Amino acid sequence: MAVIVTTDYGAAMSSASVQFRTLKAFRAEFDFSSEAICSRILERHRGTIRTQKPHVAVARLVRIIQTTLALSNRQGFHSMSLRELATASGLSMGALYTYFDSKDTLLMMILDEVWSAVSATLGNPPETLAEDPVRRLRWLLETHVYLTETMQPWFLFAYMEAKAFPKEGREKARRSELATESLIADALADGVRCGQFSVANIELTAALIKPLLQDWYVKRGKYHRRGVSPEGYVQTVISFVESAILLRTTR
Amino acid sequence: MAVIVTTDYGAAMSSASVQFRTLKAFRAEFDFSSEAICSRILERHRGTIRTQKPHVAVARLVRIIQTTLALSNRQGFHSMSLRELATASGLSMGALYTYFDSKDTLLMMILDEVWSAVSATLGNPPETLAEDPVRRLRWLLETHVYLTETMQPWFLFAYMEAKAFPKEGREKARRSELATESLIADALADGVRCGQFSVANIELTAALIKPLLQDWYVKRGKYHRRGVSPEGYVQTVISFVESAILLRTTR
DNA sequence: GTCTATAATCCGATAGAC
DNA sequence: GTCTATCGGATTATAGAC
Repeated sequence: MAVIVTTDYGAAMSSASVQFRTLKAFRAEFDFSSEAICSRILERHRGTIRTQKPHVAVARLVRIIQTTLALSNRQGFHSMSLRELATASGLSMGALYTYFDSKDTLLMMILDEVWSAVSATLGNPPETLAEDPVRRLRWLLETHVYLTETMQPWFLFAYMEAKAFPKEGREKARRSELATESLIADALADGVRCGQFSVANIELTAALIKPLLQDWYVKRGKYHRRGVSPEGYVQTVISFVESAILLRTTR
Repeated sequence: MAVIVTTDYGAAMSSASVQFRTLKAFRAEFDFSSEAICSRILERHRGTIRTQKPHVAVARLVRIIQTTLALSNRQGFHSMSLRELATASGLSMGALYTYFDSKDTLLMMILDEVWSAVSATLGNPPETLAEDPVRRLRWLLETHVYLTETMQPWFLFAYMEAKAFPKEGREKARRSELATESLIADALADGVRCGQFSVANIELTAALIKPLLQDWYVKRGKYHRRGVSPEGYVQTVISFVESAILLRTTR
């Protein structure tokens, strides 16, 4: 007798599916608004930023960096001139230089916040998930999507400019990327140990899951145009991945 | 009684797996050597290339374009100066301008060949696969991997510089990308019609398969470092995808 | 056909007025 | 603190010698 086993991962997108955390819940837990990030930048670079009043400095930083991300993500950071940045952000060339001492410093200001955000979120999974690889993997995937949704221009910037980093930055980028893959690989390995996953090559599988997460912020327009919500994407990816690795039993 | 169904897609990487086409077979069918591509470039740009002897022109083009790809993929096309290109390729600034009339023309020379290669290969699936969606999907995935393996620097270049295209180029890039996704979506739709696939959202699934294919040439070092061969990657991706969408029966 | 030398422009960064 | 004006250097592209 033949037992039909459908792999209808799309079903996870229906209302009958498992309930995941929402983007709203993520944002209630973490504040990654431009203002919050830019005040962290101000703290980190108090030495080089010459403006004294914090609220003025933060407001200017928000304008400068939002404009930088917008222009760079359209044409590349290197081909964005500081003249363009000045006029588009409504400041003068001279004013820009009270917030950074070189174009490379502006680059690193942005990148440092991206890596810091990754380790602040993905690096701290709830302890309650330590013994539950399936839910920990789900938590990793959803947290990654929600984080990159909230800071989309920042992550796209880091992804596209990665190759042009001034050497020390390139090394940091590689380590950050490998750290994320390791977190995924650890969850996979734990799942195999618990008898919940069936994965032949753990490293390679983790390496394949990564581009699924990156596509959300790299090709964001593609999904936005098709009306895919962050929550919908999370469920699609989780179902796609689980259908490939979950050890299933039929009744 | 419980019937265990493992989704051991990694098994496809063992010697007992289905036999796919090899990279060698692909290269026997299509000639995408630098020389072959550059003679097509010469034909296409006879108007602007001032060198008369074809074999001299092709040899120079190969040097110019290979150097352009190497430098651009490390630091970005825009930040590669024509002086750098001249010294690295062993030509003078003036000599470069006998092969293109502006830096943007050099950009478009490369991009046109990438898109032309995509439609010449993926656009012509064997007729024998018209009625076999499963094998047609496999053919699409493996052909994509083998093509991008053969022209890796070209595809990486097109991927990274896509955002900076001089407007008309950006539109072509979008159309080429959508065309590839449509080919995948068509195979998925046919498979659903034949009762071989179970896919809830065909467009979204095709959109998710794309980054799996792109990762092969975008993050090539990652896989090379881990000793993954093109054939191994093909089998991994095919198994990963099929385990997610195949309607399976157990004995 | 290829080279050297140079034109015209634009870049990042700074000095000094206010 | 911000602006205007400007510096030295690098860029794309071209002209003219060979």
